[in-house]
Amino acid sequence: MKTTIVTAIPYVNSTPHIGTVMTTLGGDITARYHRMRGENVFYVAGTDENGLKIKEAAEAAGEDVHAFVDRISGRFIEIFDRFKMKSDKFVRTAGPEHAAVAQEFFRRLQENGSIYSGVYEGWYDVSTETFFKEADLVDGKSPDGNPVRWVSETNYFFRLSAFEDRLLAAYESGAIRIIPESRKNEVVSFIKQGLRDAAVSRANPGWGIPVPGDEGQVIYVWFDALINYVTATGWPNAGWEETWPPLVQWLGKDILTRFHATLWPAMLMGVGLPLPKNLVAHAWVLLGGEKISKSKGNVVAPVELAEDLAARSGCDPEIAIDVVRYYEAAILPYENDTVFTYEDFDLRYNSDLANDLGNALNRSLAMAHKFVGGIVPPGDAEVAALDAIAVARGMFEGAMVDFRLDRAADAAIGLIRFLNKYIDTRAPWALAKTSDPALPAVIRSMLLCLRSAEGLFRSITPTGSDGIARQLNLPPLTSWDDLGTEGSLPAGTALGQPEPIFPRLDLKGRATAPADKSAPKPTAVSEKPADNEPKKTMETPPTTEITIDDFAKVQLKIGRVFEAEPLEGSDKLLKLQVVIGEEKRQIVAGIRAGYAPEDLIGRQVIVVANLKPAKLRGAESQGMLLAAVDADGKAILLQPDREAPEGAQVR
RNA sequence: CGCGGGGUGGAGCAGUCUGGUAGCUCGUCGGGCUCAUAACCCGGAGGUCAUAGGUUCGAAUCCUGUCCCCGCACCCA
Repeated sequence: MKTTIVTAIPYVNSTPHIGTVMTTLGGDITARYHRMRGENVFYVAGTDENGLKIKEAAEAAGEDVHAFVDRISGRFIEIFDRFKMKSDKFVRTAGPEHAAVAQEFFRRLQENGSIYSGVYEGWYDVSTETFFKEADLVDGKSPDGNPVRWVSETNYFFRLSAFEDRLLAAYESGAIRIIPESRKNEVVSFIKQGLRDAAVSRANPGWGIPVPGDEGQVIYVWFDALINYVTATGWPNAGWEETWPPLVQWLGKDILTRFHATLWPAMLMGVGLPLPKNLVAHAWVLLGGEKISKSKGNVVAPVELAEDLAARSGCDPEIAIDVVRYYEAAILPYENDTVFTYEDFDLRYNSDLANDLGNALNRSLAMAHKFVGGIVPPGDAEVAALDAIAVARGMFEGAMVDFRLDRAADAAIGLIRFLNKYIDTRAPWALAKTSDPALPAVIRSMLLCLRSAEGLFRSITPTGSDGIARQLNLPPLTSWDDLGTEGSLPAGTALGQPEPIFPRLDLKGRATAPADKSAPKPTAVSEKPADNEPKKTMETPPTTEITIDDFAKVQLKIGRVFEAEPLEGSDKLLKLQVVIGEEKRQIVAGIRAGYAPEDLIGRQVIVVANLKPAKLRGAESQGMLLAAVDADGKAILLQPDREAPEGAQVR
C-alpha cells in the first residue's frame, strides 16, 4: 500500500502565482517527508482543463482549444518543475485517459441510480435569461413584465441529497479529518443545512467530456475535475487499491465546503470507493504593499520572485527557489488569510536563512577548521545538543501529522536558533584558548545540529540541504531514521570549506516605509474560480464600434437625488429617489462603498433614463447612474461640471 | 437577525478546545562576544489580551451583550 498525496489541480484559465504554488508545495513537502520516512509515496498533481470558459479563453486568444490547453498546462508544469515539485503522476483532465475514467465513474453512478436524468422545466424570460416558477409569474409575464416561454431541458443530476447522513457520519467519526479543525464545523453546518442534488452535466459546447451515451451533454467541469484524483490510480483497472485512498488532499479553502468536503466524498460513496483520510484546506495569501499593483500587475509570480532574490542577494538560482519554498511553508496560512509583502519576504530570508541558518553553518565550519583541524571529532555530542535535536525532530513529526508546514518549518529553524545560542554559551574559542577537553564534543555537537537541520529542512529546501551536506562533505541525509543519530556524522570526516549558501541581502537601500493610504487594498489570490460555471457575459467584451444611432438609443438625463437610504439586506446598494425634470424615479445603485446616503441628497447625477426597470434585492430600480470605478471597486459618480437644467438631455 | 472566521506590546503570529505568573519572530534601545554572512548571544522598554457585564479563589481562555475588521452568499442596473 502506497502513501498517496494529492493536490487540487489548477484551472488552466489562470496565471500561476505564489498561491497556486502553495497548494502544490503542500503536497510536495508532505510527499518528500513521507519518502524520508521510508514510505512508498505516490504523489499526484495535474491541471484542470475542461469547461466552457477554457473554450472561450482559447477562442479569445485566437487559438485552437487543444493547443491553448497544452500551452497553459505547460506553463504550470514548467513552474511545478522549477519548484522541484515532481509528481509521480500528472493528470491532465483534457486527456483521453481521464475522459475514460470520468465516463466510467459517471456511468457507474448512473447505473446505481446516483445519477438520474431530470428535466429542468420552467418559465424562461429570454431577455434576462432567468427562470421563473409558476408562482412567480404576474399576469402570465415575468415579475418585470417581460414575456416568458415554457422551456424544458434535460440534464443529469447527482443525488447529493441522499448522502447527507453518511457525510455527516464521516466527519463526526473522523473518517475524514479536516485541517484546520475549525473548518470542520463549517462543513458540518453546511451539510446540516441540507444538500440539494447537483446538476452534473451541461449542454455540449464542443469541449469537455461527453456524458456516456449522450453526446449532447458534457460532464460538468467540476464533477470531472474531482475525478482526476481517481484517474491517477488507474481505476477501475486492477491495482488501483495500491494507491487509493489518499492520506491527504491539499486544497484551498474556497473549494473545500461545496466540493471537496461534500460533493467529492459523496461521489466516492456513490461508486463505493474509500474516502480520503485528510483534507487540508489552507487560507489565502493576499497581496499588500505599495509596489505590487503597479509594477507587478497584482500577481506575484513565483519564479520571478526567486529570480529577483537571486539577482539581489547573489545566491544560487536553485537556492532562491528553495527560499520561496521555505517562505511559503513558513507563512502558510491555515485559519486566517495572510498578507504577502516583498519586505516581509526579504526580512524573513535574511533573519531565518541568511543570519540564522547560513551563518550558523558558516561559523561552525570555520571553527571546526580553526580549532579541530577540519575533521569531525569522534565521541558523542553533548546532551544539550542531543536533547535539542530530539525536541526539534519530535516537533517536526508532530507538525507533519497535522500537515502544519508552518510549524514544521518552525521546528527546523528552531534547532538552528538553539545552535546559535549553544555556540555562544559553550564559546568554543574560549575552550580552544585553554585547551579545554570539552572542545571536541562541543564542535561535534555543533556539526550534529547542522547535520540534523539538513535532514529537517530537506523536504522544504532540498537544494539548500544538499548544500549543507556538501559543506559537511557527507552524502545527503535522506533517511528520517538517521536524523539526529551519531552515526549520521561519521568521525574523521574531512569537512569542506565554508561558503555562504544564503548570502545576506542588503536592505539598507530599500524603502521600508509602511504603505500609505493610497496603497492598494490586498487582493485575493485565488486558485481558480470557485465555480467554473460559464458566465453569461464575457469578462472583457471586445471593443466594437457603434453608430451614432446606437448611441442615440441611450437616453441620458440630468437628475437630482432628493432621498437616499441604504437598501435593507444589502451592503452595497443604496435606494435613491431621483427627480428627472418632472419625473420621479426610484433607482437602486451599488455605490454604498463610496458614498454615504446623506452625501448624495441634493446632488445632480447623470441617469440612464430609458433603461428597463429591474428588481434588485427586492427593490425596483428604474434606471441607473453613470459612475466610474476606482481601484478598490468603489463607485465614482459622474456629475455635471456646473448646475445643469433639471431633466436636461445629456449628449 | 443569511453562513463563517477574526480583533493579544510598533508589525506579523502562538496561546483559547483541556481557566492558574501573557509567549515567539521582526523592529527598537542598551550590553556582550569576536568563531561567523556588519552576523550571533544576553538584557530592557513596550500589552487594561476590541469592549461591557457575568461565572470562578482565579478568565486572553468559559457564558452573555456591544463595537469593529475579513471571507462566502446575495449583489454590484
